[in-house]
Amino acid sequence: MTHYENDEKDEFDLRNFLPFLLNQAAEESALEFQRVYKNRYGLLRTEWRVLFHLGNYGELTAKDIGLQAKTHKTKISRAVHKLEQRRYLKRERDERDRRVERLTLTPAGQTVYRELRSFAEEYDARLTAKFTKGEAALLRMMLRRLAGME
Amino acid sequence: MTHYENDEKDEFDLRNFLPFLLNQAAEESALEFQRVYKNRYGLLRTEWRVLFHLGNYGELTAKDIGLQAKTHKTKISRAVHKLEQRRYLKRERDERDRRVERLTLTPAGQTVYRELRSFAEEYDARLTAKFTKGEAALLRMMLRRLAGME
DNA sequence: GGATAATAGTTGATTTTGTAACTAACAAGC
DNA sequence: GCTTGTTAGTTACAAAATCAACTATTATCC
Repeated sequence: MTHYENDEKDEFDLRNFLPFLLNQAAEESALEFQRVYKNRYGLLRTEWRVLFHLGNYGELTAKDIGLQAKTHKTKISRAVHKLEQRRYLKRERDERDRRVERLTLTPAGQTVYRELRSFAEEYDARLTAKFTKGEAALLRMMLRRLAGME
Repeated sequence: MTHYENDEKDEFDLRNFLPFLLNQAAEESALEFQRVYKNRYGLLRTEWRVLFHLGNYGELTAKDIGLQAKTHKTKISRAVHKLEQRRYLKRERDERDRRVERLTLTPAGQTVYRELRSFAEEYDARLTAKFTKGEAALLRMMLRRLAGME
């Protein structure tokens, strides 16, 4: 990387473009955590998300998770299938509306959830430590706003 | 979404987990821009990135781009191939080191770059307008730190 | 200077994702 | 109560990403 020839007339700098910057920060800060759920537990990203949602919020439907995590239903469907195969979650048909499945973690799933959550807490603290308390709070607020999570 | 039963003993909230939050913000704020380069120009994400890097920094090698954008070389290789097919860039063998290819945009590529960049500027301004000037500057600083771009 | 290792970039096989079409169950209107 | 429309979730096929192995070239070091 040697050329930085756009200082004068050219105000645009890719490195300051928010979507790019957000993506770089997201990927970099996902790396270490990803290694844990991937290598240590053989999970995909959508799979840990489903696990986390169920662990964090209790019983949910696939649709709930998809809405909350902004994830397409086919991805959720496949993640649920794999987590079920591993006996990390179980499904129950809702008898009031037989289209719906109520998902909950099994004890094995809860164990994995707690282990991963514990790493997540420690990891989040480590990331957050790069900033002052006030900065970190502001950062989360801004990210929530950008994500439309307000 | 109905259950929020982890208020007392459970401090962890997925919605505050930085890697998750960063990813949500990154995806949401990429959406509208993605529609432009995808639907209007038929480009993939890695393709616009290569285009932007070349437009922004001038002549680069595939390796340069991969390092700067933290993107795997096979993705770069395929993106370069497609941009070359579309006559947006040209390659030149470096005669000092014949393994290396020096990449530059063609006039057609520069045109597309300028059009996309112009939309990017407008779009970035719109995102940035969600915050005060100071907040936006702080946000970029924090994202660069998280991305390891310091 | 010849073997060995390292580097830039490509290709092919596998895995994962995205898109669209599908099934099954329920809802609404008439 | 029966057509029409919607919704929850699945499946099949196409597109894209990942991973490993490959070619060609240069660097290292004995």
